[in-house]
This record gives sequence, C-alpha cells and structure tokens, in this order.
Amino acid sequence: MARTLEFNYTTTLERATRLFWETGYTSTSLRDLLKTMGIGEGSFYNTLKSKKNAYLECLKHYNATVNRSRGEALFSAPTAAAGVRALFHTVLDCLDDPNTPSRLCLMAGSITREVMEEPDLREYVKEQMSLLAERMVARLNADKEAGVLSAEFDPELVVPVVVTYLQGLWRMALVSYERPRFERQIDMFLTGLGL
Amino acid sequence: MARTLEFNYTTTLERATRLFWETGYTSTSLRDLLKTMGIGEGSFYNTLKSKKNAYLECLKHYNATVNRSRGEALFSAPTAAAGVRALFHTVLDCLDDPNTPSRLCLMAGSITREVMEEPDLREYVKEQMSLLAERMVARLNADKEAGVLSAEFDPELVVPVVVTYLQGLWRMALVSYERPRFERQIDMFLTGLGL
DNA sequence: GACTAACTGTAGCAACTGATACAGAATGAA
DNA sequence: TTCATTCTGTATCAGTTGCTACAGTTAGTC
Repeated sequence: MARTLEFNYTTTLERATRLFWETGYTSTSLRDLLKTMGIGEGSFYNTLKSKKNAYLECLKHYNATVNRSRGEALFSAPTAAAGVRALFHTVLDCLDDPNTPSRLCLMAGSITREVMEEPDLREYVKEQMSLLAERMVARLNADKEAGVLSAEFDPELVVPVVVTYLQGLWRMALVSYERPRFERQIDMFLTGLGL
Repeated sequence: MARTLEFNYTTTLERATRLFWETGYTSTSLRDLLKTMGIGEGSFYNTLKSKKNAYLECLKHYNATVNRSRGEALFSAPTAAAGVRALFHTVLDCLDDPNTPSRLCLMAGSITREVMEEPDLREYVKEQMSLLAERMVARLNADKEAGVLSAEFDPELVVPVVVTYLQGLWRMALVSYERPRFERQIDMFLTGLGL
C-alpha cells in the first residue's frame, strides 16, 4: 500500500449523487461531475472506474440513505396501511423540500431507456424495486395475519399497483406539482385499494 | 413562391416520429434523425427550424394518430368504465406489438427534465395531458348523469389517479413487461377505483 | 427567357462527449 | 534512505453535438 486518497470518498460521492439526482445519468457530463465532486479525472477514474460505475455507486448511496428512511417510514407505522400512507408522505415531503435536487427521485429518474440499456444498472434498479415490493408485501401480510387487514386483501396483487402508481407520481410531479392536489389523489388511490 | 419541396413532408415526419419514439428527445442525434428522414441539414432547417421544433411537430403527429385512436377506444365503448378499460387495452396492445418502436409511449417518454425545461415543449405536453383528462372526466360524468355510475363517484378526483397510474405503467414496462401480470394489475387498480 | 424566390447538399464551425497516457507527487514498508 | 506502489493534475484523444454559411439547383411569374 502507498499514497492515501486526498479527498473524502463519502462526501465526494454525496456530491456526485446530488448532481446525478438533479440532472440524470446521461445529461450529467463528466466535466460537471468532476467540478462538483472537486476532483480531477485522475482521481475519478482511479477510484470509480467509469461514469457508469460512479452512477451505480450513487444509486447505492441513495438507496442506503434516502430510500432507507422511506422504508423506515413504511415499517415504523402502527399498521401497514398507515405505513404505506407514511411512505407517500415522505415522497410529498421530498417534493416540498426546497433542498431536494429534483422533482424526480434518483431511482425513478433512472427508469430510462438509456439507463436500462446498461445491463448492470438495469439489474440493480430491478433488484432494488423488487426489494421494496417484497418488504411491502411482507408488511401487508403481517397485518393480514393479525386480522388488521381483511382476508380478501391480496398484497401480492396490490403492491405492484402501488409501486407503479408511485412511479407515475414522480413523473407527474415533473409536469406540475401542488401538494393538496397530490394529497387528495393519493388518498383516493389508497382508499380504493383498501388501504 | 418558387421551388417545391423535394421530399414528402408527412412520411418524413412519420420517420422522425418513430425515431424520437424509439430513442427519445435528447439521445436522438441530428445525424441519425436526418439519416432516417432521408434529407439533408439544408432541407431540415428550412422546413423544421430546429431539433426542438421538429420534436414538437412529431409530438403533434403522434397525438393526431396514435393517441387519437386511444381516445376513440375510450369513447366508442358502451360505458365509461369499459372505455377506460379499452384505453388500457390499447396500451397493452401497443406494448405487445413488435412493430412499436419503444416500450415507452412517445408522450410518456417526453416527461423528462430535459424536455420539461423547454417552455414550448412543456406547455404542449401539459396541455395535451389535461386534454385527455378532460375528455375522460366528460365521459365519466356522462355515465354518472345517466345513472350508470354511482352518484358518489367523483370523476374530477378519479381521473388524475388514472392518468398518473398510466404514466407509471409505461415506466414499469421499461423495467420488465409481461402482459398477464399487467392485465391483473390494471384490473385490480380499476376495480379499486370503481371502474 | 430572364428574374426572383425557395429548396438542397457540402463543408465546416466551436463546443462538448467519455476516456486515456503519463509525468510527477505522496506514502508506507524494508 | 530506498523503493515499490498508489494517487493526482495536465494534456490530449477521437468522436459527437446542434447548427450555420454558402454555392448551386429548381421552379413559378412576368
């Protein structure tokens, strides 16, 4: 072993994550990336290998922080239904937060032809999405077995609908967003599903 | 007036539409565009002014053809509920059609940071989306007044949910698509809303 | 048949794309 | 101190981006 890293890897990745979050994978140029990260191409390619790999690391970082807290919102609520509503609440809070880099969640923003064409990125995104879905199914099933949710309620069927709707929500926020409208819409949606 | 256009405007725009549909606004290069259109930069900039304007014209063309038939599916059904289901049916048919350029509807694919940053494009997309929503609301209200839908049913509240879900559906198809799964999901969703 | 207006192809622009080569600097082990 | 190893900044690569200048071609009008 020899010379140590001159920059702080974590804070640098954090900056990269925010930029990718703001401008997306393809339209974030390497130059801008390096500028906001505060490092040169030498350091970048030595530690992160490529733009694609850097993006993957940012996705992981995002899931370990932002999406992790969303998952906690889902689980810390007294009932599964309240948990799902809490999850949507964190999404609205994110949209309202002036500190958020973009109206689009980094993960939602990665569901793009260009990103999906990269096999490793595609697989990671797919994997993470089913992970969230599985956790949600598990939580709903727990309530079902406890008798909080009716026996007819089918988590395996409902969860994909919720995930799909959530993806649509991020995109719609890109067109126009007003919290009260979104709140009413989400309530209508979840009530319809029995949550 | 003088010299006439050497190429057929309509078929040329059709080709451009298919390419934009396939590869999206930003990642469709002018070179590729000209190659598939079969014209040179001279003709292109004389008739279409810019890449942005060409994209706008393609969106209009798409709405006048593909989305028009989707609207017809919505209206030609005996009931509004059947109409909405027919609309989703055309979407699935589009996803199954091997001739379709992309898993993503051209309009759905235009809901992107880059596109939304162009004021004219943004306005057009927004306008077209509310147009579809209005038509849907009108159809549902007609059924409500006819007594086919219950008095409690609120189209103004339900329609945004449907539109949002549809956007999510396109994106999810980009991740992975299997018709039976989607059919079940859509049925669950619409049933929940009372459609 | 001349004139004018519009269309078209070629060449080229400056800026940017992700990535690399490589000399030099810093570090820990011997 | 020596030495191998790793990190970093500069310069640069070949290819691409949307767009424009302009000469040459074609057509309708008088």
